[in-house]
Amino acid sequence: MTQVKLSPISVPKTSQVLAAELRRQILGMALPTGAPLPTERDLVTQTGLSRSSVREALRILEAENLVQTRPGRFGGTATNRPNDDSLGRSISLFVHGRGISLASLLQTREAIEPSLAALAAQSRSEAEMSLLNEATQRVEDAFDNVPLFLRENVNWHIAIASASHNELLRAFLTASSNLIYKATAIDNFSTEDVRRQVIQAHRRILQAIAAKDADAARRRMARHLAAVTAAMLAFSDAPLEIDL
Amino acid sequence: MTQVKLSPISVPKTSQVLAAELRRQILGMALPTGAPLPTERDLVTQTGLSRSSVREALRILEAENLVQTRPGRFGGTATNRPNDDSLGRSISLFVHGRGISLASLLQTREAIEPSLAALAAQSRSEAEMSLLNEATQRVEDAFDNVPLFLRENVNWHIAIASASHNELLRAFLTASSNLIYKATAIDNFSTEDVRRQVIQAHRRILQAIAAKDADAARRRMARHLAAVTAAMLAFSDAPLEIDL
DNA sequence: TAATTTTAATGGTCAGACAATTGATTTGTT
DNA sequence: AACAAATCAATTGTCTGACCATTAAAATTA
Repeated sequence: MTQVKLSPISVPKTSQVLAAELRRQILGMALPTGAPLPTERDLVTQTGLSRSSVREALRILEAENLVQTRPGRFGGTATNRPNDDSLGRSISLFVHGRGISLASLLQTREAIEPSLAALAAQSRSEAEMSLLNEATQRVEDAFDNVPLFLRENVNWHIAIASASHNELLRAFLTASSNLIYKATAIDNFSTEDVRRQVIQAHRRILQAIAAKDADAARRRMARHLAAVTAAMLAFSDAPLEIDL
Repeated sequence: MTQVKLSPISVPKTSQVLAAELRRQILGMALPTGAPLPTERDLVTQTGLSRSSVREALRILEAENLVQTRPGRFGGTATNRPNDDSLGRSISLFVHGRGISLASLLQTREAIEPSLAALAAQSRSEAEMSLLNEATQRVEDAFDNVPLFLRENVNWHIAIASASHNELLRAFLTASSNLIYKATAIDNFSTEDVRRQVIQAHRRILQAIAAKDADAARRRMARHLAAVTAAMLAFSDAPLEIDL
């Protein structure tokens, strides 16, 4: 007589089951942004579930930024491609939820951005080179406006990341940079001297990228970040602010 | 007579408002894992909202992995710290949703893991050194079992990341490695020759980490990944599988 | 033609009921 | 007393049905 054997059975909620099924279809068919999903009431009839369950499933997908919902006639639920912000929100939750320190964030940036500079040097287009030049100029123009300077500085780093042609790294660095920015925008460690050095470093990095010299770009970015990190850590040691 | 001026008013859903408020409290007070939230019906009375809205808010927080809910008496909703999996799921959604290629994932790993090896060399503890040795041994023991070899190989990389003492980078690399694993576990590019080289490279990297030689660890990891990446790309060019 | 009003479809919210689940508590049995 | 089984109560899970709010098209009016 054979013994009946069972592995532990998990009983997922119907909302989770429906969310998983919709997620599968959305990702599997690689629907274009804005492709409409059935209306809530259609989903109710199609699935035989209650509207509450359908709505809870949609809230899950909405939290994952896979769908967007609009009220009103001709409103409804439409698919949404995950973007830098989707990932950025999740990273922000991770950082704040685990109490990641500013030092760790800076270390993270130092770990990845030199590689991004190298990739940018390898695969930048001419158009991206123009954008980089403009971004560099905007930082320089904001020399006397410290808050603007800091914001444009973040944009500069994001521009580098964009030129790397690696979406995942770009999203990750963008999120990290934004978190660093939020943590340091208050403490104005950015003295005139620091700002001058930043501009100088930016120029030298851009030269390397323009020359498609990946090694130089990596090296100079690493030096730049090390200098900025040192300046920041000397100034601020506070825990990260919460802002979602 | 002064003109009344208004900026565009967004009308967030009540579930989103409640989710935001709960999120703020959860993160702001840095509640320990498992701290209980009020019951659904308590939230209803406290907020004056309907149970549907309360539940939708909880589904949002659940999707963000900030809370966990259990039915039954003495069940309820409890806080949850974001972990590697939270971020991993979000990264997975990003990768699949945007159709990130295996090549990009490999590039991402090449960009960050050498730095992780360097950090590990700097700040590993003795205990972590032991874990690294064990992980290395497990890979070698699995030489003749290719699926196990691949799985243990992922664990080896995660062990390196853990020794770096940078939670954010560890989570990011773990997610990337898992995605690469899932994409390549089918195509068994891993010939005997490749596996031998992998083991050799692991040993040399571990020597550098044991010697706390960050530069050597970085360099050897970079070479190792370059070799593995080349082997993988020569084999597989298929789009990533979907598996959540 | 342009401005206004109407309309209908859709998501948003609410209220109330009952089912399913779970672990403590009680009861029963040896 | 010790263990097993039944009971209980609090909680989440699900369903139903109703009504409100929002929106853009469609119809009406000036």
